[in-house]
Amino acid sequence: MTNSKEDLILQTAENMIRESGYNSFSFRKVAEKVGIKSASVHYHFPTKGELAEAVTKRYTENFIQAIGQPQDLHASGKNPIDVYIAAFRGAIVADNGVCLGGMLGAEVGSLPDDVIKATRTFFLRNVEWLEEAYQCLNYKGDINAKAKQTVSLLEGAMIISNVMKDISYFDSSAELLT
Amino acid sequence: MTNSKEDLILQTAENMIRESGYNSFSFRKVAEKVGIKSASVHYHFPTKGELAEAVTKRYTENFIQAIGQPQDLHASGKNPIDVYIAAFRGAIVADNGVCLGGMLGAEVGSLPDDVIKATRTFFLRNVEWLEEAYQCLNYKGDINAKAKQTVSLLEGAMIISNVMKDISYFDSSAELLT
DNA sequence: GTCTATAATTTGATAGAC
DNA sequence: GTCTATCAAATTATAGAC
Repeated sequence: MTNSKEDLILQTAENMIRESGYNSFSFRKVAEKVGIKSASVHYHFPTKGELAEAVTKRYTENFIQAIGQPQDLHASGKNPIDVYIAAFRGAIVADNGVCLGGMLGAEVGSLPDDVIKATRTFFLRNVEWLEEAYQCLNYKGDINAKAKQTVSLLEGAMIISNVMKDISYFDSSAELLT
Repeated sequence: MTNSKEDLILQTAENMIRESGYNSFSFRKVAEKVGIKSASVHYHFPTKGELAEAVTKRYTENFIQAIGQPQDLHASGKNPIDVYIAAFRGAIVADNGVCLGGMLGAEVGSLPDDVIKATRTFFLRNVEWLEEAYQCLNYKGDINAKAKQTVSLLEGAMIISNVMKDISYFDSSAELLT
C-alpha cells in the first residue's frame, strides 16, 4: 500500500505540471495545495528533479495500467486503439491540462537528466503498448511506424485542443486512426 | 525595414522559448546572449508578456511567409503538404527546440492572455493555410478535419522526436500524410 | 514528519544618470 | 538606447527545533 501523503504530493505535482509545466510549479505551491509547508515536501522529495521524476514514473505506471493489456481488451471484444484514444480524451476533459509526457517532452531543454529519462520511458512504453495493439488487430504494414504515428497524433491533438479550448481538434484528429 | 536590435532580441527570445519554454527564459538570459543588460531589453519590451507576444506574432508571420502560398506552390508543381512537412522538419534539425506554437500550446496554463491569443492565431493561420492546400490538391473529404489532423500530427511528432532525440518519430509520423 | 527560520540565487520590473 | 543600481517577490534547498 502506498504512502497516502506522498501520493497526495505526487498527484498534486502531476496536476500542476500538466497544467503549466515543470518550470512553473514550485515546492511552495504544491505544499500549499497539500496543506503542509514546502520544507515538508522536501522531506519526501529532496529535489525538484526527484519529485518530477517520481511524478513521471507514477504517471507512466498509472496510465499503462489504466488502459489495460491490448490482448485482454481485444479478447473481450474491444478495439484497443479506441480504448487508448478514449484514455487520452478523458484526460483532456477531466483535468485542466495536457498529457504529462507531452508537456515534459516540449520542455526537455530545461529538464534534469533523470526527468528526461523517465519521459523517454513513458513514450517507449506507449509505443510498445501500441505495437502490441496493432498486432492484435492484425495490422498490415509497418507496426512500429503506426505506433509512432498514433502517439504523435494524439499528443499533438491534445496540446492544440487544450490551447484552442476546442475539443474538435482532438476528435477530428482521432478520426484519422479509425 | 525592421529595427535590427529589436529583431535580435526577438530571435534570441524565440530560440530560448522554443528550447525551454516561456517559464524558463528570462530577461537576463536574453540580454546576456544579445550582449546588453536586462534593463535595455525592458526598454524595447516592457513586460515579459509583451515580449513573448511579439515573438509569437513574428514567428507566425515568418513561418507562414516562409512556406509561401499553397496556390503558388501547387501552380509551380510542388505539393504544398510536402513543403509544409519539410518546414517543420527543418526546424527540428536546424534549431534545438520544438515549434513555438507547440511549446506555448502546452504551457497555456501559465501564459498571459495576450500570449495565449497570439498562440491561437498561430494555429488558426496554420489550419487556414492547410485548408487551402488540401483544396488545391482536390482533397475529397472533410478539409477542416484534414487540416487539423495534419497540424496535430506534426506538432506531436516534433515534440516526441525532440525528447527522444530520434527523428524517426517525425519521419514515420509524416508518412501518414502521404 | 512537520515546523520555523534562513541562506543563496533568480526573477520581473523601475528609477535615474549618461 | 544603454547603463548602474536597486527593489520586492519567488525560487530551491538546508539546518535544527519539536
